[in-house]
Amino acid sequence: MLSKTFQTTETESRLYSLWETEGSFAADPGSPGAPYTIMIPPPNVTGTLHMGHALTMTMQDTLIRWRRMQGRDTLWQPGTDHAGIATQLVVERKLATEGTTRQQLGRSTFLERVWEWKAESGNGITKQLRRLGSSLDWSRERFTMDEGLSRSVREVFVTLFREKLIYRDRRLVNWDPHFRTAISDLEVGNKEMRGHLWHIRYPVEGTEDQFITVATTRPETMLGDTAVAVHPEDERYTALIGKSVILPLTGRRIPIIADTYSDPEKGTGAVKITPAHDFNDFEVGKRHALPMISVLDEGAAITLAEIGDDLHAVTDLADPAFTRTLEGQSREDARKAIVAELDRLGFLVEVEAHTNQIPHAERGGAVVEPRLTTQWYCDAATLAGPAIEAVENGKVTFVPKQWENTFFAWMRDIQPWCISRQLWWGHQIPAWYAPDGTVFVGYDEADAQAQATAHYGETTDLTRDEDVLDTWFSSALWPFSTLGWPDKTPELDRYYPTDVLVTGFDIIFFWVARMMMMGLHFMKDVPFHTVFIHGLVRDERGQKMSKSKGNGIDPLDLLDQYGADATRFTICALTGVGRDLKFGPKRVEDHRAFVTKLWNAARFCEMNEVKAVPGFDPAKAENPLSLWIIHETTNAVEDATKALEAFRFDDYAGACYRFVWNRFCDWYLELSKPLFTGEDTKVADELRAVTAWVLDTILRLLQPVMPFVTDTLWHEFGFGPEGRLMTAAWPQPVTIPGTEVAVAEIDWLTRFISEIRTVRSEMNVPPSRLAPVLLKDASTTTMDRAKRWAETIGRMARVSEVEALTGDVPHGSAQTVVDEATLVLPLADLIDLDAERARLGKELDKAEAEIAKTEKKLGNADFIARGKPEVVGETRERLTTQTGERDRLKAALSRLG
RNA sequence: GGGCGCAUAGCUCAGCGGUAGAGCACUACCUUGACAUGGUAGGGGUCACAGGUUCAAUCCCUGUUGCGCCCA
Repeated sequence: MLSKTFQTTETESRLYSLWETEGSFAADPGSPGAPYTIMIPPPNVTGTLHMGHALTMTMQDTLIRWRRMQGRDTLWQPGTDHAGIATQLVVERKLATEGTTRQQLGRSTFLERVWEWKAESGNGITKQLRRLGSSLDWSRERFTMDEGLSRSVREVFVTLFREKLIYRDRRLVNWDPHFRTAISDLEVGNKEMRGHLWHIRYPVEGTEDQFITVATTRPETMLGDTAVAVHPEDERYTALIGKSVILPLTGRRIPIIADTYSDPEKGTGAVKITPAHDFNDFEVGKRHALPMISVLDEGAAITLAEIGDDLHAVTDLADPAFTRTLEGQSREDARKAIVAELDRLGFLVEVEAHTNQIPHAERGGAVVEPRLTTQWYCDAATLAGPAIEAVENGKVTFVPKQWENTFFAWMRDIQPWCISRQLWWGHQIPAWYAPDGTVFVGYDEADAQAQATAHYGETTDLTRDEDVLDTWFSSALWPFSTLGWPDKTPELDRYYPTDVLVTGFDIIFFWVARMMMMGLHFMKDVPFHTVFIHGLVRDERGQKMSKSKGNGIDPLDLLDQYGADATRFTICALTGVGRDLKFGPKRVEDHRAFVTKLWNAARFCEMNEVKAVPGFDPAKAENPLSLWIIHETTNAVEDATKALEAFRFDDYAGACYRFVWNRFCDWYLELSKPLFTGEDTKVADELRAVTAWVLDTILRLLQPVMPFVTDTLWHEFGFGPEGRLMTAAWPQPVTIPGTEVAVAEIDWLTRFISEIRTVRSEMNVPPSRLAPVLLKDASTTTMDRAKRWAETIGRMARVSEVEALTGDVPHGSAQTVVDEATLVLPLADLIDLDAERARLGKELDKAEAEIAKTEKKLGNADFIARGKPEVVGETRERLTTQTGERDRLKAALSRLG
């Protein structure tokens, strides 16, 4: 016996471990099925499950479970990434509580501590993914820092270096002064902030009273100025081009140059150029071969290391003593001090309020400092070419398609990818330096040493590069490194290229693009054929969920409270195409009702002795109700399959919902009730078998999205062993000749019942009051149907008997129209004649309005002449139906007198 | 500044060149032997605005307004 309600928590943990221990999630390279592969976007090893994960994993699991039922050899590859900064930060914080630092421990001890941390506290998210029901092949779980994947990373690095697609370069990089490392352009976000535009006079060399006034948002960087730029066509400054100014505070002489970068409309039209601290200035500096002077250190404090020897005392302009006090001051303090000094000396002309875009590190939030350093770069532009081509020629398709534009826009203007990070946790760059600075890149130290020995003709002391690679560098290899590359494994052969990549748009550049670049370069093939981009999860008001706003929803709470099935179903149901989801507990609560409905419907079936009938063939069914529900089931199977094929998770959920609730429960089970208990045991037996078959199909259809409740019921009804629904076959459409007649009959029956219900409800006939229904002008078909379904009609429409009307319509009857027949409900004592007149009048008005619309259309000669013939035909038919109904309503109304 | 997306019932959203839909909310009635996390019935929309194409536009095109996102 099924319990009164479905017990989520207990069932979920039991079933999940059953699935996992039985190996039901595992891919089977030896199986005959065609492979179907999805690579999980590896979550951070430090991460915890958030709604974004719940969304993307639900979709991926739904796809995987569906394809598995279709007989595909599914591989859903699990794993985590090592999350360089995030993980290092977690462990460093822990060290801080112990009163130590990574520097005190040293590199190797620190790394041991990170691995310890990972063993103890990492991978929390993989447990949480299990709670969601994710059918990942855990036997193949990988980690970006494990030995195999690290080997892939080394292989790729060495190869690309030898191909000159990885190189060292000294250029400006986005620098996080808090973590003291280079970061990616993609990890920098601009925030609009209120600041100032300081107008500063720079005295022109060799004049007493000539100045050029520059406007700057960053006065503290003026210590590193190496030019003043004006627009070549700006007449105010033409005469000054080629002259020099004496830089206040340092007394250095710098040129006034002409460059179109300077915008005459902005500020004073003259800008200071600090190539080592601004990306635009860097370009100007390169164009004019200007020196590039760094005046900020790795913590973004002032350093005079590069200008200390070049400070000149100039009366009332530059006092080296003052300037030396700036050493070691933070950007912010130095700015204040410099502005005050300039003001004191009379070089500060104006301070203007100004809002500007300040770059912030997305992780940690520090203000990012452009900084001139030597880093390792990957030639992304070269690697991007084949990736762009793959999308252009359709080898990779984005769903929805418009994301291809976003992809193209970024890829066609791709910048060199800075891949080195000044961290300890990550893949240490396999590069060794000789004392003279020559770099040797190799698979390991011995390899590098051999190269060095060959180069120098003798052994040389080598020092390994301290830096590690960007975490995304290893993630970019994920689709093939997880399958054993660089070895030629059977898995690599079978599962690469994978089928679909599922992710949010925010990760197209970070990950999708880079997987395509690396996949095409090393595997000579795309890593996946389809990229399905879904929306982001927002709160109920449409706001982005964030820790600071406190509007986040913990998916684990939802799983606890409503169960995994309801949570997953809600996610699918709310997913529009290319649209963000507004999500909240209320939404899950609403959709949980569907799980409950399914459970209760199953209980009803159980009470009526519905159980699995081995070998049952739906094509042998004869009863119209059987044929109708088989037909409806087939529609649902087709709709659900089509929806999943198109990544329309909302349509899939909707198709299942409508079929189960509005067809199966609302009509089929209700219509079946009298037959289950009726005298005709042959009919009852057939219906029980059909019901079992439909229920089986429902459970199969819903398994991908609601794996727990469906498996539970499937087993309970004897369809198969516990835990095995997930490997049962996906349902196929069933077509039975002659079904149309049955469908027409049941369709008529439902309209007939609904019509009577409406009249009764509108005439306020109490449900307790049974009434006869008399049929006027009914065809023999209708009379036959009415007789055949008399008991059901009686029960569902509160009808005592259904008979042909003989003689006149009794006085005080309610009337309504179904097709050719007029239904008469003699309820003389209950019917308020005025009310009935009003009701019929309203119906008549509606009918007239419809007719008017149809007639207008048919009255248009152009429509008749140029409209599609089938549409014109349909419209004519509609008019016939409408006028027929109108006439019968009119007649009914006139009979009321 | 460049690009993209959205605007349909009170709310959340489907839809589509040919009769405007769902869920929730709302109203009335119903404890009928699966389910009150339910059942039955009902009300509710100038499909943002203005043009255009078409026999026909909520749908296609152009523009406007409002909102959101991405890039610089």
